[in-house]
Amino acid sequence: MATSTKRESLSTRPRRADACRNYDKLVESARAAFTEAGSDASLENIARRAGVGIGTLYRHFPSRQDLLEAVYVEEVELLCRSADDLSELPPWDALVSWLRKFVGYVTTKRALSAELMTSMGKDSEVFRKCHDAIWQAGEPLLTRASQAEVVRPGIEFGDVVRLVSGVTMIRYAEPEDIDRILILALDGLRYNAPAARADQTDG
Amino acid sequence: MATSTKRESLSTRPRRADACRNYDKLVESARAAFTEAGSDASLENIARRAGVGIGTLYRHFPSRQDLLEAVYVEEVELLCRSADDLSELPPWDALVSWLRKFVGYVTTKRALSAELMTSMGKDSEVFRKCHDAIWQAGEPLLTRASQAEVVRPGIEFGDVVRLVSGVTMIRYAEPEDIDRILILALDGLRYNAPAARADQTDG
DNA sequence: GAACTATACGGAGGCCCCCTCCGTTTCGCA
DNA sequence: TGCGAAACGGAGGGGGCCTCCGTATAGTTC
Repeated sequence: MATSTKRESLSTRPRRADACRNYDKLVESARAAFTEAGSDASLENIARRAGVGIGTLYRHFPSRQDLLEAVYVEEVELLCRSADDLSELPPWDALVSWLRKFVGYVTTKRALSAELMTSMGKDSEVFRKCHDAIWQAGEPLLTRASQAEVVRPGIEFGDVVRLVSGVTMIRYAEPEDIDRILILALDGLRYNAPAARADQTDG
Repeated sequence: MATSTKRESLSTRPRRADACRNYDKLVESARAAFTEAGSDASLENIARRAGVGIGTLYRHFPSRQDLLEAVYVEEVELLCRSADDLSELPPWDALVSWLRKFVGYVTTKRALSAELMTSMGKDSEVFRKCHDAIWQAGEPLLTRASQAEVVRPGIEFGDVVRLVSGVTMIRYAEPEDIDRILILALDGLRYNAPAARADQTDG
């Protein structure tokens, strides 16, 4: 897909030209493999697809974790950047719209993120980085909705993120089901909200 | 824990006495192993703990799936039976109370259920059986709440189950966080409900 | 209670995957 | 062009999954 050119944030980037090339080939193969086969994809297979030895894979990504993370982090960055385009929407719509994107991003990579979450500690640097990025992108949207009083007072952004994360993990549901359930859950935010007597855009 | 005596529902029960004993020992060991080590627990280890050979394990449970299912089904049955004790509570409280139990049951076995869900198809017999049992137990609770008008019209029980299932999958949250998030999500059910102007038991 | 057969047991072994280690190759600088 | 550091690659140890088949035993029949 994207010819991942820049890679600043984390994951010690190799210095030498051949190492850089292999690094990129590995991330690319891993993205493809995880998308196709879920997180079952074997590392040896990924290395083969990338045309490098298994030893090379392990030098760049000392554990399976590291490779999963490298693939995942890019997705999170994209998602977070997408929050910038929403300032023109009304507060509630902007919030819901971004959370919908959130669900969309994560559900397509569910297998990947599930494995990542399983083995990644909440103290890991990557987790913290993604966490922070998501807060920076999403928390202002909630604050705005809160100040517009379309959301009940006292709602924590952390709870919203976790609730929506939960929605992304739902199994055996079509996209339209997921969306309906998401809206149902988010209606909890505006139950008893000051401005909730007037109808908002009720999906 | 329980000395699982009866085992009617599914999972071809062995006929000979020694086979029955081994079957029970295996389920027992598996329950312990999955609880301790998550779904990482190796089958060979489980067989060792049960004091039987790996071949015996595989005869009773031809795949890892089957063993996971055997352990899991009992939990679901317990959960479903617990819905019977709630008829004295007000409709909303009864519904919430059971869904809380739901979350409690599943979160303690999250690793187990996550793996189960990952590999179990939604067409599998076990899935259908659990699904049906949960509907039979929970759907009347929603109907009752719906008729009492403490829940907005048009809410499907399937959506509620899936939403709550999503909540059980939330990571890195303390039990009290999970409970708060569950209530937040469930408030979505009574957003715009006819009787919602009057305060219900708000968490 | 002895003989017999269907049933169940157990673990060796093949396969694949994870990860490490180290001899070989390549880069890039002077 | 020569050289040292950096990177490569794959053999191999370890372990888990699952199968296969020779051995042991439960339960039935006389």
